[in-house]
Amino acid sequence: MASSAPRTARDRARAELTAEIKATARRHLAEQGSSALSLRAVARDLGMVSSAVYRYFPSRDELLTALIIDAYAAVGEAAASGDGTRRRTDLPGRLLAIARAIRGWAVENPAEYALVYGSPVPGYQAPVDTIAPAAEVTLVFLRLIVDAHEAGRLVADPAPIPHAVRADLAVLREAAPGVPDDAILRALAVWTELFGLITFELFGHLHNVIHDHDALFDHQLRVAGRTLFGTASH
Amino acid sequence: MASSAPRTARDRARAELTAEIKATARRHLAEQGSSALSLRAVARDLGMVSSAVYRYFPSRDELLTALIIDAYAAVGEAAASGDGTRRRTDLPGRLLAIARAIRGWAVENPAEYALVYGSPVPGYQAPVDTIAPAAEVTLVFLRLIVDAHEAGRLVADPAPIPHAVRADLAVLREAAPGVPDDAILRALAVWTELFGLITFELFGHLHNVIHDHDALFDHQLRVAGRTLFGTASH
DNA sequence: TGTACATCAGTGAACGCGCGTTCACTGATGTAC
DNA sequence: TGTACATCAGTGAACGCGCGTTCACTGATGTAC
Repeated sequence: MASSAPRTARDRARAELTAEIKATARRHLAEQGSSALSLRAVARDLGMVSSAVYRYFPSRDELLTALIIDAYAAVGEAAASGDGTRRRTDLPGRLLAIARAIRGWAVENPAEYALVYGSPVPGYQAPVDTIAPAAEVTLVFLRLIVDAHEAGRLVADPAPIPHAVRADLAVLREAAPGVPDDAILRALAVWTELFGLITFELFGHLHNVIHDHDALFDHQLRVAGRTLFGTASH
Repeated sequence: MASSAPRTARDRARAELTAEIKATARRHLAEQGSSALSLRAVARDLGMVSSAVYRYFPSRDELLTALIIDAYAAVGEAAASGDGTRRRTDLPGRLLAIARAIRGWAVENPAEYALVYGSPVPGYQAPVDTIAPAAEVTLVFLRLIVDAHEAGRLVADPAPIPHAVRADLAVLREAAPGVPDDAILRALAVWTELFGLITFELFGHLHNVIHDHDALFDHQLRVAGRTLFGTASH
């Protein structure tokens, strides 16, 4: 993993099989859920003996960890490249593009979305390696907020913020330098709504209530964009 | 379940053991997660032989269904009794009380929250019996919205709503008669944020970011209340 | 370019384990007369 | 109140299954000289 390019035939074969194992595991995830993910079943699907998988992943949990890291990386990349499709100054457009990219990834990879944003896998303790990839997607969003602040486009809310809440914003303040607390909180509300909406959709809580999820999602995020950036001027 | 009161000793014993099995299963849920829930383990914990459990629940899935129904009923009751602690006209207070009750239940019963609001159990198809209990908590919230509308306290938003979104609001319009579409959508946004926040908290996505979840939750819901009902006058 | 040795991928058998569900049974509890 | 029969709870053995992980092994690939 640390080396840049595979050199020998053995290295190439190793990289390929590692990828194939993960791809098969991802497929099983979609069909059975994370706790049913079985090394033996993956091996069987690949036509190899179960013990051979241990040459690639030292345990079932390490395979799960690899899938989690991949999922976080994928959603982070999706968000970043969505962001990149809009002009830097088009703040509502960027918000919508980021949100759509996240949801698009989630809808196409529901099992991986559930793996990282659904119920925690029981008995599985996420190792430190997952922390940085998990933060990526949030950083994309916070960059947008910082840009908006620097462009003077963040709506101000004069309502008082309780001391206990202010005291707890240190981490977010550091990740979004200069952005005032009220805007950080409004951004967090939008972020929460975004994932809440995707979760409701994918986990079936809007079943038989909402049918055109695309339309609803877009609308709700446009409205959310207005609470952040004010009414668009175009 | 259909009969009102247990009459014979046998009936009483049956009701008690049914409750004990569910209680033990709930405990296992908390420790292992839903897909690891095992009839044998539950039976072992109760000092009975595994096949005896089949006198009470015809299969593992039926036991899961019973737990799901209980969980929905519990969160619905919590919300309703939270609502009941405030004067009917105190709309922001009722919103806060309902939200706190839901979150309180979730924090105290994280495994059951995950069971119903987390990743769907793979391979488990929720039977129709779960639909009505699942709706309860939402109905409590919608009653609040209807009351607010009838009291003329809902903030109006003149922004246009796309046709595709309007067309999809039939179910919600029926559950909240008279409430205009823009308010329904704002209510849905608040509802989404509420569950998104609880999910973020319980599933660890605010780990090392937010510490005083009580304070943040209260504040965010007060702000959300203002978007629904306008600024409180007291 | 050729040889000797080290590294590595994959095999196949085995370990000990737990699971859901079925079935014929025993004995206790409830019901009808 | 007493008896005969039906209902039900719980037992214990068995079915067939899949799991994660270990280990000694074979044979292919890579490396150093």
